[in-house]
Amino acid sequence: MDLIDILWKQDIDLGVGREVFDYNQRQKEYELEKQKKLEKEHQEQLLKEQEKAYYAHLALDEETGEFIPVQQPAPMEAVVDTQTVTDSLQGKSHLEQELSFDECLKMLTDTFQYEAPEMTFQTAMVPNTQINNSQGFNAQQPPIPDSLQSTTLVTELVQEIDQAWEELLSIPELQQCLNSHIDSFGDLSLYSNSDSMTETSNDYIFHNPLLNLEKPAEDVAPVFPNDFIGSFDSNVPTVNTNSTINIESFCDDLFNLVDPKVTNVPLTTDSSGQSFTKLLNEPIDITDFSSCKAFNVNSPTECNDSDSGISINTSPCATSPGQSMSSSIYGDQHYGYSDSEMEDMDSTIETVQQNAAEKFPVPFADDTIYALSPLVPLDTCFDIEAQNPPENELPVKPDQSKAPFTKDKSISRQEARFSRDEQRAKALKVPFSVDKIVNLPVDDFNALMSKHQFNEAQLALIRDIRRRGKNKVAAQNCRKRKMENIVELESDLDKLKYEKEKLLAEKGGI
DNA sequence: CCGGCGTGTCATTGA
DNA sequence: ACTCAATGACACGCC
Repeated sequence: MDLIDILWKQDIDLGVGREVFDYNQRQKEYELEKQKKLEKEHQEQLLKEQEKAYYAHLALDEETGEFIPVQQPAPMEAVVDTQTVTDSLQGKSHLEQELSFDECLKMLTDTFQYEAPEMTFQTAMVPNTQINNSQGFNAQQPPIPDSLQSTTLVTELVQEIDQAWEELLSIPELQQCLNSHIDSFGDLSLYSNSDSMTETSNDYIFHNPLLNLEKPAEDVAPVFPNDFIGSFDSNVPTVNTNSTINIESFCDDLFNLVDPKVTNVPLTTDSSGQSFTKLLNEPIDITDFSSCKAFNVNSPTECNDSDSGISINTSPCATSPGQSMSSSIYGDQHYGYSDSEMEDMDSTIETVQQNAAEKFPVPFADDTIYALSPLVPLDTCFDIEAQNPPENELPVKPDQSKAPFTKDKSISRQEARFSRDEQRAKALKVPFSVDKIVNLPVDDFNALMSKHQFNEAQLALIRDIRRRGKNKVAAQNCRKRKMENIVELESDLDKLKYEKEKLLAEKGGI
């Protein structure tokens, strides 16, 4: 303090008022702050209790997704035998008696407004009623008495959950969202300021809109089916990937979401319940959704191309999520490939594409996957594309009613073929189009080749593309000629038959 | 499930 | 020796 005094007397600006250096004053401020904090916590706890009380009285309407008051709590109380539940509910029932519905609602609204600034998502878009529902998901459920456990109830619950998932996943828009999300996984920098290379599968869970839907966690705003489509796009860039998910609470919340009556339903002891809980407790990767029909795209077996010399490993679409898009699976790592290896890779891609088209008929119609797939670098500019922007690069609107595979098959196949070679060319950054490679006269082609410096893989690829392209045309011409020959021969045959008959007639006439 | 058909590709051959 | 077109044979997917 002496030193402070000396400095102060010398009129040295210490940047703060002198009272800052007063220990007693600081002590007072600290205690004040502490007291405020305690009050705040107390208030929060009180509000949480009130929420619990409120939602203990509500049941989720599975059709509308709304919470409705439970009709007859009395018989359940008769079933509940121990004090474990009643004790925990006593405070609630006390509150329930004191608070009207409107009061509860108002309180919840206040609660939400209080917590709103902490929300990561754009919660302002979410109607209050839904937000109130979300608070119910956060509410901690009281312990579940063993006496309430019922095998049939759990089985039904699991079935209902499965059905709900299937219904959710069957929504085309949602699928598109999810899939674009999956594809966008290649560039996590869009969503996260954290080091995307170190993203774990658990972190990725947070990118999954469905899981966000299921888990309106503490620092993540709730996203609901109603406003999911609209909110997701705008919300994605603000997802906080630094957050982590507690899988345990995720399971509980999932149950709660599906059926708030879970307070009366056993969770674990039944075998099916166990398996479901176990399933949910396991680390969830996005590829796990391949087990769902609608998510069966880019499954590991399909993407895992062991012959291609590419290490796709277990997370096919996340081959190298943090790496730049310019380093595709065909890219720099693939130098020294053999053509047959490329073929294997092609079949893999084709399989994935077809699968995607099947599973995501609307958003992935035809070749759209090429534009969306993280496997394909999009930064390569093609001459042919510059001249004629290909259809497959155009975004397909989700509400397009056009059914997939309505194209002429031959055209579709031809496009697929060129797309494959284009994929290869793109992957190896060949600076001109397949069309040019194939159709240019030898001199022009050689001149073009001499203009650029290619590595061995690029040269081999260009040679192969040219050979295949030319041979393809040659085969087409050959078959055409073959058919023409057949037609000609048949025509000759008819002529000769006619002449034979004519000669026979002349002979007979003579 | 089988067979026909269309298509792409490879290997071979001859110019 | 090399390139290229033609063609037989095969594989694959679709119907």
